[in-house]
Amino acid sequence: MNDDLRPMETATKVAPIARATLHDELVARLRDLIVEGELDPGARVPERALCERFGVSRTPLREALKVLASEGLLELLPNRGATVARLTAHDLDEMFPVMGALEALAGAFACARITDQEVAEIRALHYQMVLHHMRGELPEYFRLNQRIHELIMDAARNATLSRLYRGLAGRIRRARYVANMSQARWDQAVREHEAILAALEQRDGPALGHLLEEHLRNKCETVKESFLTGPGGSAEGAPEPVGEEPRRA
Amino acid sequence: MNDDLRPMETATKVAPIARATLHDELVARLRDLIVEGELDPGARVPERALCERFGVSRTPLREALKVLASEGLLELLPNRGATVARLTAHDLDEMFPVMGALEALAGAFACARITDQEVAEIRALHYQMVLHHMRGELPEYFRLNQRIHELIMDAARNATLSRLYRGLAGRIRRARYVANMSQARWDQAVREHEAILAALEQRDGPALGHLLEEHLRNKCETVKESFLTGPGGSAEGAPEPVGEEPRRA
DNA sequence: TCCTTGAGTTTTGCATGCAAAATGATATCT
DNA sequence: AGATATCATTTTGCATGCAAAACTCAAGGA
Repeated sequence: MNDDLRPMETATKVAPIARATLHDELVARLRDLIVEGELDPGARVPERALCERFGVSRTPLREALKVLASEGLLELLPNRGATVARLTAHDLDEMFPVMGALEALAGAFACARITDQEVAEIRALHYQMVLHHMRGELPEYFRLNQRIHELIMDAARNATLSRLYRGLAGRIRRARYVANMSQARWDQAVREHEAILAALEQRDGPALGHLLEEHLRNKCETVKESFLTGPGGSAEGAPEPVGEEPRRA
Repeated sequence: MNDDLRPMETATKVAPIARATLHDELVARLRDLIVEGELDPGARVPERALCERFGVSRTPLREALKVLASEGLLELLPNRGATVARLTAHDLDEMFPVMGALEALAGAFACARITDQEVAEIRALHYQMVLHHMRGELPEYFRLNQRIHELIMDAARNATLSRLYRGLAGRIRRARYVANMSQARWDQAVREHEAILAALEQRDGPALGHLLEEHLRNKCETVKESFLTGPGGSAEGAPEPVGEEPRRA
């Protein structure tokens, strides 16, 4: 598990935007660690261990931690280091409407700007996704689902919009990984996606906007359900956080 | 104007959220420098000079620069330091619709959650603002205008929404400072604010949402107009980005 | 028993040092 | 003269060092 950060002279100019600096690379890697769930919510993020893991000194790592904290992925307590930010049900209640508004806007823009080819690609992914739904393959379904939403976002041709959306999506992606939705909700989600695809094919911006907003509202409920029953253990009655707290008294 | 960063033992616990760390304080100060227009867009941000100015070493300052870059206020070029991000007309075209969507959402939420007292406060500020409009006092008008929008945002009771909105608003505030709008546009803006206040008083969320969106769309035009003729010094005749680029070669 | 207390260890925040890259200036060639 | 090449200076990126704060844990007192 020796990561290859050392040879930075191998900044292969081949990749157009090869990350040139250590802290940029660290931001990306740490973000993945957090988003992909390798670091548990609420867990301490010890500088020393991560420095050894990545083979860098504390300076660039700390710079990366500051950035991730400003993105809301980490919490930084003065003199007490960083912890992985925990999402509460309240956080989700706040974030989903915002994501809904952003995605609705993206849908409206996308209808005005998307190419036939892009619609075709989304259609293809959609039917692939439907297939996974029929087979009950949840992880594959999730992956295509996410990709479709990303493509709609991209079709809006608005980098600012994309950045904000991705920021929020990243924060809840971990929660969505554990989302074991019921069959009924899953069926409903697929039906909503049918309607979304139809609106997109007809370039009906307003309709697509509303569909995406509604779709996300339902997804919020889904995530919240599997959120209170799933990860942190059953709902303790308190609007408590996701992960388990390793705080000893 | 010697800044008082040294005595950090004076972390007066009196202030509820007294900034405890140097880099947090630096982020706030630098953000002000940029947003308030003390640092010109496109200008280099030399670490050394700022270190001396604030009386700190490079480590916390660089951490602050990374954070501000991730907020979009600075651009960080590898091995070439930081420059104040410049806004192009294209950037404004991207940002304003997003702000419109966010503010529309805030309006809808605010109508559901705002208290009579808060509405009264906004009403008071509104009439004060109208007074400044009649007197042609643009800076005072701007200040109250901004405050009203902030209060509506606050009334939405959604911290996530507020954070994203403030991030965008901060990036264009500098542009708004130089916005010398025409009398016609100014009059129109005040009329829109009348309608906004009315919708708020009637708790008509959908209407308020649309009004805020339309209001922001017009503001975008205003800013863009005074943007292409004004700030970078129209002297150079380049209708391109804001400032002029000191790139040779 | 439970709470306080205090020394030892670990961790954090910041300053400083050093090598590589970039910048600027001067000399050389066509 | 204009353009290019070479060297000195400045600036950036990262590593290291050190003092202060926090954590650990065991001993003592109510």
